[in-house]
Amino acid sequence: MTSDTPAVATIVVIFAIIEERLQVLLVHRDAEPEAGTWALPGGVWDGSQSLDAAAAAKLVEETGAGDVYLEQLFTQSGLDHTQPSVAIAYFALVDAGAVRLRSEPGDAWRPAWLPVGELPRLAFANNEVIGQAVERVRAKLDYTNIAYGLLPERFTLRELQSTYQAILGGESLDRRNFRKRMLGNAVIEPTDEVRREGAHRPARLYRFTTREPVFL
Amino acid sequence: MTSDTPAVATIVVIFAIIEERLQVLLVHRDAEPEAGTWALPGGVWDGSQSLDAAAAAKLVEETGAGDVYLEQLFTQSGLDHTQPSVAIAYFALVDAGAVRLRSEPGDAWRPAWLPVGELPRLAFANNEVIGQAVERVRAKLDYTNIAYGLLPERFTLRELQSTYQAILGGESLDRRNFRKRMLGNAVIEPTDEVRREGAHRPARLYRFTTREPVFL
DNA sequence: GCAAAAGTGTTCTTGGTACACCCATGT
DNA sequence: ACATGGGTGTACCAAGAACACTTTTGC
Repeated sequence: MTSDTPAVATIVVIFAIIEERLQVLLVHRDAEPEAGTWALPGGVWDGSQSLDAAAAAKLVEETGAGDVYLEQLFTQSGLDHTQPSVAIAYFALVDAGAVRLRSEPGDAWRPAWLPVGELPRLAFANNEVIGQAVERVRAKLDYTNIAYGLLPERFTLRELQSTYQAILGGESLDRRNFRKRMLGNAVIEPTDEVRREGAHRPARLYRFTTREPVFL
Repeated sequence: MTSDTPAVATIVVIFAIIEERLQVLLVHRDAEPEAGTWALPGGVWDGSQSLDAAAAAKLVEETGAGDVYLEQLFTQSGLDHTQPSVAIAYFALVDAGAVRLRSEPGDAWRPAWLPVGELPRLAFANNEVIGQAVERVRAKLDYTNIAYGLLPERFTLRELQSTYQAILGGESLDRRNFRKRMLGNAVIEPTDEVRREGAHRPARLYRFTTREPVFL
């Protein structure tokens, strides 16, 4: 497997909100190098399709999710010390409810969600990659609608706000200002449905006005 | 030269302010493919150093400039239709006054500055790359000090403002507000020197408080 | 009727924009 | 003295932050 022509790989940081926390999909490595550690899903690029398509394919393979947000992050070199290599990192935002993880029993490369705040030391330079991905998502939350990737078609304002807070790392936002901003920006719109659950007033359901990336 | 293992290249969008316009360094291609067109400087990556170092080396080779701003932009695939390939694009901001272009007489790969507003059709997808680079620089102008890369150690406020206006595409800014913002942000500070030129009050010289990238 | 979350407006603060006059110099 | 660019302050406007009470439901 070792040679002196560069190896090209794509890796994907897949985010979802689970238990009101921002979590990343990682796979446990049973094989060398870096056996016994967690790593981002990825694979060698064979050039048969574009990089974007390869990353999207990887994402579908791991999660089965289609209606997602996917963006290129940056490219690293020198991760594999046995040969020249570059890794093109992407990040994706998926709705946890729509995900079905690969899980053949006894699978050698077990996937699992881990909260970004409590990551162990990962294989290669993956901690660094995830850190940059989180930073990017946080920044874009302010001036785009990318949160649509993390939520189902319909959701309550509480769920939306909880998503925002999870991404921002637990910092809590003012409910009224949050609502005003979201509706004022026309990033979401009310539907005529409500959801009843528990002993309190039903929550109106909202949807994103558009499920494609939009800059505010 | 054709093979089915991926080729990895770095390319660099080198910006400078010349004649109060934002210009890009391009090289004229005399060889196939795309002979007779202009293209961004770049080269095959041999893996002997990091991608960042390779891009920095390319930059020095073309301009001789050292104290510059260099940032990775993004990575493209499929530019070369003869084999799988990826190109990692960078952009750089250099002080035109510190640049010495390569120019052996009769050089086959002539470098030249071209204003970003008046580019012909370039080789590969280079127009796209430059477009993205310009967009990124414009955005970062608002919340970072990256303009330091385009200016010498000391400069007048007029020069700084002219630089900003060139990047923003000719849109003119209010002098008083501009000064207030730059000094208020502590992104620049006055020196005790002035520059006399012409029949008017001498201009105070300023410098960047720090010549490393800083977010505001 | 009470607990629990949903829904709603106003005030204050802050940052950005618009705008006009005096200053120092060379000729 | 006049032409040329350098230097300064204030009033307005819009967006974000702080903040408390009423509504609807299930039990």
